[in-house]
Amino acid sequence: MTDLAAEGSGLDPVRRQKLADLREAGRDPFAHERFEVTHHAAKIVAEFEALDGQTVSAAGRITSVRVQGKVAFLDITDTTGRIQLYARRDEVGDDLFDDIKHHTDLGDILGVSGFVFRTQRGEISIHVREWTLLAKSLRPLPFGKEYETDSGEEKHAGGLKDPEMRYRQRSVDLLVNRDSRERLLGRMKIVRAMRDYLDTHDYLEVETPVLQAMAGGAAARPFLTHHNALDTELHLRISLELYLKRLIIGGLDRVYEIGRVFRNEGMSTRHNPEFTLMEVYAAYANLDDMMALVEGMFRHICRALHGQENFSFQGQEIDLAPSFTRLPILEGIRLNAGVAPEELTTLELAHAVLTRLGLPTENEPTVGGIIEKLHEKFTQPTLIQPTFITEFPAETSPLAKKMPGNPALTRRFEIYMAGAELGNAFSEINDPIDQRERFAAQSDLRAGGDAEAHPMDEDFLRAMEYGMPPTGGFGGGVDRLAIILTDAPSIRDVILFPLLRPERG
RNA sequence: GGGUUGGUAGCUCAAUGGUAGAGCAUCUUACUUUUAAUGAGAGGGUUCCGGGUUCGAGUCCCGGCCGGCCCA
Repeated sequence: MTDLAAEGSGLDPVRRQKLADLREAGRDPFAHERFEVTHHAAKIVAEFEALDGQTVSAAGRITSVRVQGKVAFLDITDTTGRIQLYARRDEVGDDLFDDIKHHTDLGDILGVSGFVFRTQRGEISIHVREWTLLAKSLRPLPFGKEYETDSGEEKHAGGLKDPEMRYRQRSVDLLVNRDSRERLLGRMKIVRAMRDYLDTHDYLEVETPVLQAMAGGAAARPFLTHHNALDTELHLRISLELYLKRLIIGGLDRVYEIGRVFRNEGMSTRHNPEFTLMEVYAAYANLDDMMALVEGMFRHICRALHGQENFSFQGQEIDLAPSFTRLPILEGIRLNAGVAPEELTTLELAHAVLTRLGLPTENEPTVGGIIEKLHEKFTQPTLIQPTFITEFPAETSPLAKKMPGNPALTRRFEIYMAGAELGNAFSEINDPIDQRERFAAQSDLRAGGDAEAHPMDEDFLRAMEYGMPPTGGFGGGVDRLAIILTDAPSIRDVILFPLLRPERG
């Protein structure tokens, strides 16, 4: 059995020896397949009055051990919380008690049964009768210690702080850092609330292809891959839009998808190369209906997470209860950059504006692109409370209906909160001739070297040519919404396994 | 991609260019209601990797690897 304690495996030799000893004594922890849990930790605490003296069984990780002579106190933590165990040598026998002293470690997974009682110090506990080690932890887990200082201040010693290890080894982070766990669970709650809201409003959840011959519906560079059997290049989707609209054309009047999309771009505290997008489409609805949908859905999600319609992000109070502000993009630029809409009518004038403001003019071949740039630079940081920015330029909105009476602008909005863009909506183009012209304009940009310009999608156009009802659509980033609603410093804190450069070796 | 900052014991962190330390964790031991248990003792290091400067490098220089933050 000495090979089990061998060096060089990266495993703790002391723990390997303990495992070897347990196996030799016929108590191999890894031999167990299941364990009947009758009560979780939180339930035992919550229902103590009824359970006092009753026999329960529970399972979890050992998170603290305090042996005191011939008695031992341990804490196990399960998915609901922590419960204390109490064991006496004269009751459990020498073998088991010596296991507690010599063969168990923090992080081991334990199943116990015993009766519920309260210690002299008042802590609700399980008085151990039976004890089964269900798995041995062969690497030390960095459990910290929480305690109160003399002044009553809550402190934390040790633990896991290294961000690289928290993201790379999320299993450990989840076990050790309560706040990581809570925040990630909060994200799941957000997704569930989103589904609740859409389901109860008669939207049908669908699934559309991730592998696509052509990646459209957004301005972004796709990931490329290759299908061997068809011997063809495929793209990973960058949005959900065009397939969901095909379903609208197909007579599914209210559809949505919550799905992973992939954009081959930089990474930051706001960007992960794969992220979760929610898109929803409603036939016979317009932009204003989408605003109502977003307001209602955001409030519903906030209530599900926080129990109220306001919350704080990085110290700023954000209130979703009042009707969301509406601000045309050009009006925002006038207010925040001091640039009049008339100065943004031709490329020449718009370039002059950039020069006046000390901004570079190269790589800005369209007035629409310049308007969006000015908006991002001057208006966006001011948008703390929820705000709909409306009337985006047609040049940067190849899938949105034009404004009646002003073909340079579109029936489109973006929703902003806490200075971040959280979603994008249009009254969708349903005129296939208009749509073909927009794609053609994008193709010109693409030919000019803009890798993010929208490709000509003949298959989608053909579908639209059969007739598409007037439709409102909204798409929003789930991760970004989670960042803001859970007050996270980085997108990596709301994604279970964020992308990191692979470890070598 | 650029700037900046970091990588030291299992974890959290120290260490003027001069013997690599502490707390928690670990091991031994005492202790029959503890809870940051406590007392006594012990072990634990490729200072991210590779070069260079120096009598001497965790520390300074160059290159690389992997992160954080800011910017594009």
